[in-house]
Amino acid sequence: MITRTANRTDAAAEFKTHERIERNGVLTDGIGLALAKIERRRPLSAIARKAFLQLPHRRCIVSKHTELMRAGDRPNESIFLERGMLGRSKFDDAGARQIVSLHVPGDMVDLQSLMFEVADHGISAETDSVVLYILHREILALTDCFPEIRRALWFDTLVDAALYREWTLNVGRRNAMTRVAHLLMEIGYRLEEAGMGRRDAFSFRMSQVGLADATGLTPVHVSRVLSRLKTEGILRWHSSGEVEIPDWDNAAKVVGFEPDYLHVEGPRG
Amino acid sequence: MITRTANRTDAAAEFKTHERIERNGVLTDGIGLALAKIERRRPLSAIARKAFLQLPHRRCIVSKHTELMRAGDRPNESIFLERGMLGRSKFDDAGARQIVSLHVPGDMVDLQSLMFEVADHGISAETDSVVLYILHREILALTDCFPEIRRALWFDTLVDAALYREWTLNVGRRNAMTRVAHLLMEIGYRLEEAGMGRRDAFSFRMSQVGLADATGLTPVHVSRVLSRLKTEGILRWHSSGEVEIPDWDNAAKVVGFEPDYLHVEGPRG
DNA sequence: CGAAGTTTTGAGGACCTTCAAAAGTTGTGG
DNA sequence: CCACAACTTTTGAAGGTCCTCAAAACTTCG
Repeated sequence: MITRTANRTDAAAEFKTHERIERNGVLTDGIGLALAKIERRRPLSAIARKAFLQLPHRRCIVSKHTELMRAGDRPNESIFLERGMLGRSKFDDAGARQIVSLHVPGDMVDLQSLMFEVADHGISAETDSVVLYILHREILALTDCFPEIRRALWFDTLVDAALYREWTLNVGRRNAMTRVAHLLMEIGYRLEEAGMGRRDAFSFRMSQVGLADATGLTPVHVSRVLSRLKTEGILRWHSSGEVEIPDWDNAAKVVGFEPDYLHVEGPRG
Repeated sequence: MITRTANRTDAAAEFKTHERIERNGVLTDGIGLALAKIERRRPLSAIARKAFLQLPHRRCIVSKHTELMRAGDRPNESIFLERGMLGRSKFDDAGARQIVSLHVPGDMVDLQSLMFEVADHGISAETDSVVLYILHREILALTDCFPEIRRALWFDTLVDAALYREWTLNVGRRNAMTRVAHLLMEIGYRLEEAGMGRRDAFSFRMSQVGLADATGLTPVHVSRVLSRLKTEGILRWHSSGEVEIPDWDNAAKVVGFEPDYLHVEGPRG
């Protein structure tokens, strides 16, 4: 269980501030991934898409365990995740950490505090990551100009809320085995949605300590649970960081994983 | 632990469809309470306020345990709570219920699924309650016309999300004693904010079974925990439903209750 | 190479659950 | 208004899941 540390955000290295990353004609930088996520739900108009892609931003490489935001901060920027994995976490009195959500590339991580003066939680890199910083005022300006973008971002924060609900169920009612497996299946599913691998074979480089913080367990117990999940053939997490779920449908049934709460179908109306 | 039942929503009695309730010149119906909540954060312009108060709605009296919405439903209305207490809940595979949030009068309970085609969770009355139903399209029309209302509602859903985060921490990292006490302190705090009592002396008529579902515990253990909280002088829950917290500051320290996550200060910018 | 972090394993124990039953409370129909 | 059913709360006993403490093996990094 990790306790609060004194790491400083400015340990983050900054580079290639405004460069776009393209592959086969598809933008695979953080903005492009976020746009793709939005447009999987509902395509934007050409003009809104263009405005979104022109969001000014700075890119940072951050190493694992870097704290990008801490409870009590007054951020004026949101974070878009381009590579790696971020965790959103809160601490109890005794300093025990609970990760309340994990984020995959393409996630617009801190729309949550777009309107909050003071952050009520922290955000830290669970693996080495690449993040984009975008000023709140730039995002709010976009939402003022483009109703479709406004709806898309509001929708996105509502999906985040749906994930929080599922996580509360996860830590509140599921036992350690299904809890850990459910979380890994969610991540696999979301990574596949984001085009970062297959849901039944993906890269997960977070430590078991992090996984323990995400599931409300201790690292010791997570280790035991993972070995049981392997012997029972539900999933394997190789030391390389690759997760394999040999029989997805069976695992989903055993674990009770139903992805409806991820709302991949997009907004209505 | 309650399992899914076949209760029907239409058991709800409907009455006094469009009547306003006023006391000492203050609107104390569901719309008025919701408006007050919004304006505690930031006042609206006179015209926006008037439009908000004219939201068409129908009022229903619902008895405790009535299911107002179930996972899988396709609601076209949101619920505003006028009296009583509602719970938002999800079920795991085995039918165990986890309440992921509780709602007090003045809460706009189902903005969460304003944009979702299919509900991923249920809403049920934890006590006898009075609720207002408002068509999604009426709310969305308001947000289209009034940027300030749009911001207020988006902000409100972000605060809901902040509550979810705290609840995940609560069930994930706190022990049974602090978990139960923390939840009751949150409710007291929110009831006082809503003008429905004092945070250290308020009415809480939910059953211990419901409290167990909200804390991820069993009713048996909740009963034991409540008796320990009483003997330790942290709080009393009388059989009448009245909760007393004799020394709020001490309780807050013991439990680790810090209300910053409730974001009573309102949106910035 | 040493330091720090991560994973694994073992032993013991605490917290919370399960099962069971009784007492108390609320609600309903005759 | 009473009788009875359903629900709620309390209490006890036993047990299991998960935690704590501890140490060793392993990995990563400066």
